[in-house]
Amino acid sequence: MTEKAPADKSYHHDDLRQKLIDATRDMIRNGGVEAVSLRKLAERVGVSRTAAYHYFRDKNFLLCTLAEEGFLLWQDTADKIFLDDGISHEGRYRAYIRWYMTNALDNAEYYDLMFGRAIWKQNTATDSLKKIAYDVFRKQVEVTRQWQNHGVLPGGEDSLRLAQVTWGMLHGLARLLIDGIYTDDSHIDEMCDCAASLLIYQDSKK
Amino acid sequence: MTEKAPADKSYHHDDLRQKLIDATRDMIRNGGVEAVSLRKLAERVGVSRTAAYHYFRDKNFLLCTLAEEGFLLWQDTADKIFLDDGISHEGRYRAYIRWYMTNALDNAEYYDLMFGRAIWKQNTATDSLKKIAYDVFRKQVEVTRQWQNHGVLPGGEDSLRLAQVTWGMLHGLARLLIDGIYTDDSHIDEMCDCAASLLIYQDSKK
DNA sequence: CATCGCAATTTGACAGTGTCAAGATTAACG
DNA sequence: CGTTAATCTTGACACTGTCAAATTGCGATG
Repeated sequence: MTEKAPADKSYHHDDLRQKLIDATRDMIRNGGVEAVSLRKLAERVGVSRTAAYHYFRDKNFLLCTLAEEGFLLWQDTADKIFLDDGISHEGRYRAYIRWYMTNALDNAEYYDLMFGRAIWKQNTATDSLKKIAYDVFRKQVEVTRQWQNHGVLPGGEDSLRLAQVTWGMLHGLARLLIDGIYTDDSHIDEMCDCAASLLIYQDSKK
Repeated sequence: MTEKAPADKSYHHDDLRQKLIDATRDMIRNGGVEAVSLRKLAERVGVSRTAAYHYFRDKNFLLCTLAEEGFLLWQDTADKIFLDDGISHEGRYRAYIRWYMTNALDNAEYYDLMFGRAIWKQNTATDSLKKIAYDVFRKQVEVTRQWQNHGVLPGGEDSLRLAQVTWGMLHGLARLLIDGIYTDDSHIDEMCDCAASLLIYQDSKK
């Protein structure tokens, strides 16, 4: 099963699938989803134009694979914040907001891939991608309910609705910055604080 | 200057520029920005592939022209809500939220054009488009300040920041629905209500 | 060991796309 | 009528994704 690494120009490559994924990730990171071209990808890996079609039915399928990867990482990182016992629940929520924004902006092109219309609009998302994306959102609803129980978010609202709307705010801010509509990204902290003030329930009592 | 409508196949057309704009608008409405192809557009108007280049330097330039048109309409409609003396300030804000969402969803592809990365990301927006878009946002900041003064929005926050964040929430919700990430669009009213509850300052006293 | 099968990869082709350069047509003006 | 400038077309180039068919080479089987 496990073969030794063959010479560079051999007909059969070592782990072409992984090489393709790695190269694609790189193309996304600098250049964005729109800069991903199967032909350039092939040339870069040193393989013919259509070689990737043996591992990925589509260009869309390839992108979904990478988005899935992104969601896995997302899940892990978010969980660490959700479960951090060192700080208060309100502190966790504020940390979550800051993490969301900085993470989205630091990995702007990846965020665009994961939450962009390229994948979701025409309902072309892979089943496995749909699954993990839905898992992430379900977790979000669950945590939202906990924050409601701890008085960080208003308890009167339906948790699902509240999760949708609070995520909406973070997503909206992220998108406005990522897409270049808000051009001033030097006041992100203030924006996070302002968002937190609006969302966090306790603030109204101060 | 004003000529009689020539026969269909004449070399010189009546008002090709306007015909191109109209046809493009139609292509955007059903099919979205990504369905706009200069060649299909030309075929549809009954003109050769590159005829449009005499009126629009780029495909990008053509899209910016249409986005500008959208912002003009946006400006008018928004103003009518802002200035409606018939209802309270809080009522106006709630109406604004509902208008924003239904308008965005009813004209999803147009919204995507106006606020999508296609135009804004690589900083390719026309100067005139930049101007009107900025005007719309400036007005938004101004109205936000008024709502703060009337106690609809929290007065402590910086108006610019608050306008950015509140718009962010509406934009985020709109995008999540338009891009097909939120697939259930049968509870938009509830989402609007939930958003209003979070944003409107008065609610915290109830 | 030879051979066959099958997976991995390539080559060729097709229909698209935006856009540049150069040529053809026509309207407007002196 | 002749010139000029605006308008529109034709040809070409470099891209793109993807299908079909041909090729290559490894592994198992006879």
